Amino acid sequence: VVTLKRELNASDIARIAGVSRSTVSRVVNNYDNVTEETREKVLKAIEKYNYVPRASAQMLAGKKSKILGLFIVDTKSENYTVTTSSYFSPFMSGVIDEANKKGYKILTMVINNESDFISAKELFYNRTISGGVFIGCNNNEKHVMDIIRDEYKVVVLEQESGTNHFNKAIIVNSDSYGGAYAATKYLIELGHKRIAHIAGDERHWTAIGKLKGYKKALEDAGFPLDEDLVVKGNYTLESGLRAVKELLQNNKDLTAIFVANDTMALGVYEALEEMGIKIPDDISVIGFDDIEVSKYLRPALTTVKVSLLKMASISINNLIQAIDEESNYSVYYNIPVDIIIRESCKKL
Amino acid sequence: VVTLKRELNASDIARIAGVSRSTVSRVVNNYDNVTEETREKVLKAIEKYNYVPRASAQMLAGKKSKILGLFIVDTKSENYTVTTSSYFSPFMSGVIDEANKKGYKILTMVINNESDFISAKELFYNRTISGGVFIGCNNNEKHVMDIIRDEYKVVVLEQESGTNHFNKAIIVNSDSYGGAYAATKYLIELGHKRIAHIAGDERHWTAIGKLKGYKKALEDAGFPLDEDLVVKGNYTLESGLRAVKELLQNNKDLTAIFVANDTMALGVYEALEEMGIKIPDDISVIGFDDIEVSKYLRPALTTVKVSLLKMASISINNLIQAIDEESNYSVYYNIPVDIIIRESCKKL
DNA sequence: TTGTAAGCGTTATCAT
DNA sequence: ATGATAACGCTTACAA
Repeated sequence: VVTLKRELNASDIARIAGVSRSTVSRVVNNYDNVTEETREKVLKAIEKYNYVPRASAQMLAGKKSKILGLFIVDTKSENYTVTTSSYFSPFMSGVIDEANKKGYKILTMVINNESDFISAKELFYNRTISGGVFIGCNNNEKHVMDIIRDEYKVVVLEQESGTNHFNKAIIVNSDSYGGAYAATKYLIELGHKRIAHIAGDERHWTAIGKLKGYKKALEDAGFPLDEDLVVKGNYTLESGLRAVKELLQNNKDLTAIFVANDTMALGVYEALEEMGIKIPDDISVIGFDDIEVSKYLRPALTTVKVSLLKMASISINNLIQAIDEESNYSVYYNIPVDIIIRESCKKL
Repeated sequence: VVTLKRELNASDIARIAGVSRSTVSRVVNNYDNVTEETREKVLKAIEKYNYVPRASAQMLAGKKSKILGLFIVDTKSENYTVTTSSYFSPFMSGVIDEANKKGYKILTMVINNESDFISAKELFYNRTISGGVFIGCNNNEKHVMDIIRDEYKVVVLEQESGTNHFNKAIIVNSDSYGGAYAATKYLIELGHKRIAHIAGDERHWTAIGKLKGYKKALEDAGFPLDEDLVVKGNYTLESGLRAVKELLQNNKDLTAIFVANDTMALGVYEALEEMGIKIPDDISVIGFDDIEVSKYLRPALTTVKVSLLKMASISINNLIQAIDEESNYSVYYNIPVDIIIRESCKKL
């Protein structure tokens, strides 16, 4: 096993190939004003000495970074967010695949607190990344607005559109309102009358949309709105567990629960099992997201599927386009969702 | 909303603060040969104009990249690997958290084929990253060996140690052999005599260790080795499904299966349910990894837990140390595993 | 088609 | 303690 010292630069290659540095650069960058003959010579030298131009030198000389940031913000837990919430995992996967396809690399950061936000900003300011995607942040998050204000390229997921705070950003939302409306309507059509809702934190735009959709479906069905039937969680399993207990204390008669995400539904399953309440015989449960475990639960969880993979590819493609075109217009997507009917809801 | 143009560089800050570029650099890098007074002046200017040094310029001038690569190799599927295998997700999460804690960022790539390996190498060669972690690759993967030979800093998971191919690398393994031995012994102690094994692809070092551990436990118990009881999968759900069907065709009398990973166990569950065979009443099943869904399965899957989080932190800490010290010695870890007893194995 | 030279924004080595 | 100045390795006018 021979140890190769890899310290050659463009000048070395130039000397070896008997051309100038600029010609090497032209070959490396595939310019067409180079004779086939010259190109061959240079290519051979590059090949032979395994020459790869340094990214930092290329960037300093004017090329854009081929790295994109993926920022997963979760200010609830201090650690291991990606594990904690299997919601993020498919999105990350989609982002990585889509970016790699296009020759970009993904740098991932988990943001738990203020100082993480500062580090994230620095990646834009010091030009490590050419753009970034934020998922999981509060509506109108200040730090993200700062970055957009400074004209960096960013896509934000699940944000209110139409406010001029985000007038230079790419917004990609799932149809929380529509999904919630459909889920609630589905329960109503199954004959349920006392339908509860375990909501998310209202700082999240999705939580607001889901609550609205739930209320509208009730209203359209002519049901009175009972505020006792709505209790707030924060998208964690534990909060779902607590919420359902609180709910059942005040509402002995509820027959169905629309839970704002599957992770909280996991907590609902746990609490109900503990209390000896059967799903769906005693209480029907419908979730949101369709995370991986949902189909393995017994009874399998009926839920509203969010196409994280599609959202990922839309995010990345728009981001790359904005970077390539050096454009800064605003775009807004609202991705439809689907009800996945499994076993956790019963007809009354 | 005012648009800030952020084009200032160190010279600008120097002029504003009334000092030289070098002094700005000294302040930025926290050198101590600067008067408090001067430092203050510079800091104020930096603060006011929101100056952040460009990473590419710093690197070109000699600083090391604060980016580490995480390479998830999966040559089986062409897409969305991270989603496909929930095995990788907690590891990735641990890697990101641990690196972020230490001021490093993680750039993730999924490697599906040869050309992806080339891109991965380039990240080392062009100095985008200061080191990298490989997970999921075959034993003695050529491309990884190339990188190690060229003296870049790398940690490889689940690799054979002691071969001089990897004499300059950090190897982090889980105790596949010990875990397989313990799992098989557990089944034996439960009274099982006809114990099958659904193995992984033998190009993976873990698969080899698990097969050995299984055989040794059988041997120590004085059981004859029946090659019919061993069938190969490739760690995917589908392969587990196929394997168990093949197994049951040739062995009507088997009472327990040791499956080399939980993902294949998912396939086993599916196939057995389809065939009307009850777990654990008819057949006991034990898996490996303890992926997230395992505890939600009904019956909950008894399995061997691999501490991916611990392996992640060991990997990153050793990698960063090697980078900081510019050292290139080899290290080898063998992380213990634990049996998690749930509901899928029955005493005979 | 090719070469020369300026510039990108830092850090590091000298002087002072 | 601070300031000039020379790298670092590339791209890109501009010249030839």
